[in-house]
Amino acid sequence: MFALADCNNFFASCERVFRPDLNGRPVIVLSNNDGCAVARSNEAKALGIKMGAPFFQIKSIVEKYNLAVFSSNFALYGDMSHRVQQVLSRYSPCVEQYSIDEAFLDLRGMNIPDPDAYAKQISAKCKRLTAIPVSVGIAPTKTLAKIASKLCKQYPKLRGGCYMHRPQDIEKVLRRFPVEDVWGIGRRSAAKLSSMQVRTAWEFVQLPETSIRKLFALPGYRTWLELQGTPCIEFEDTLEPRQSICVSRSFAKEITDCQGLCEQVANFAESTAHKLRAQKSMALQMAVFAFTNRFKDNAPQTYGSRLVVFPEATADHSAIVRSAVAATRELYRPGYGYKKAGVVIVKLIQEDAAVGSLFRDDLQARKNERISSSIDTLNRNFGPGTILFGIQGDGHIKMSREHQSPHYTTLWSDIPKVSVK
DNA sequence: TCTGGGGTCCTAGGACCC
DNA sequence: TCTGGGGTCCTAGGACCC
Repeated sequence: MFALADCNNFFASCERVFRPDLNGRPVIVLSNNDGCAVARSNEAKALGIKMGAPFFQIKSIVEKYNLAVFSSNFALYGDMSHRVQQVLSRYSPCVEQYSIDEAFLDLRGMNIPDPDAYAKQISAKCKRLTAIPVSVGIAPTKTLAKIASKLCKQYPKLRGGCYMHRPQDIEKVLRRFPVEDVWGIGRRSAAKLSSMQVRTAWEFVQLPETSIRKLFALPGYRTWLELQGTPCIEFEDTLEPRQSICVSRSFAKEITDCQGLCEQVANFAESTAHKLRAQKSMALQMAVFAFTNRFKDNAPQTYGSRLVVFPEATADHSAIVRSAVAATRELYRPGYGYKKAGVVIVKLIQEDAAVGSLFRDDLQARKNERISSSIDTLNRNFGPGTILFGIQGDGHIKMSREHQSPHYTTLWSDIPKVSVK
């Protein structure tokens, strides 16, 4: 058996923990740059606000129904996620953090006399210790556990926990479960299924194996098996280092000057370097990109990107920032309003597997490493952005965040920022 | 006026090897 | 008319997830 613990309306719930006055009032949380609604309380969902709805399109509803609106506050959500994680780890030795608001628990080999009570207990404990409402589904496969947890949200009577295992119960649920809501069935597959008159998870399961293999390949075949109770999606509780790291943002106002664009890209590059070092990896390649506002039909459009191949694997802040800025200068074209840019580092290797170049300057490399680790230490101990490269400007990404809540749980003391050339 | 960000896996096809 | 047979590796693009 596997459990899936899924935090309800996670970002909205996090905001409410520190604003209990908002209970009962519709709440939405916006994506970066205050672009789209990415989390909605039940009340907001009931008003018809869709996932990903552009904020400017729903402003009339927001005003009419007195919605509470928040800019995204990932410092808060990450910390709350960690707290939920701590609680979950009491209930299984093997926890797979699947996303910021979901985790699988491996219950195989555990002696749990009453799994339904167990699910409800996990949910109640999370609520009590973190104030976040969590839906816990327990079932023979991960895909079925996902469905079981969705049932908790649909039926409050389940009190946050649902154990689904008898074939006749599973059939009953699948017969009513829309196939497009199944984990692993995305937009494209759903459209294909719809044209075949397949509407429910049960109808999907009834398709013959050969057509599943042909139409949906391996991932679809796995989903098909999982829905029938055969586990075939691995449980992954070991945290593998990322294979790529991307930092990109849209800007509040389009950027037209090269220096302004370089400042923003330098900030993205510094951030990728930080994440790279945190997982003890080094990068062999980096791509930098920037483009104009694709929604503006009447403005000239451009998309520029450059690939940087490092002479040897690096995790050096200054090398990454410097190369990113050089790449930006190359791709920049005057006369355009850049709306979004980003940095992606790829071909990552673990630092202990790095092979030095025959021609490397070891003394300089050691100096750079000391600088980089000092930057890490300062920013870790005194807060992000404590020390910056000159090219990063004031260290802020030019985003709209008009509705941001305080970093309630991760406040940094107000230490003056230092800039170095 | 205003439209997010960050990942993974799989597959087909090309390049290359002997 | 007839033009080998097997591999591996890499890449781009598609599909999916939250």
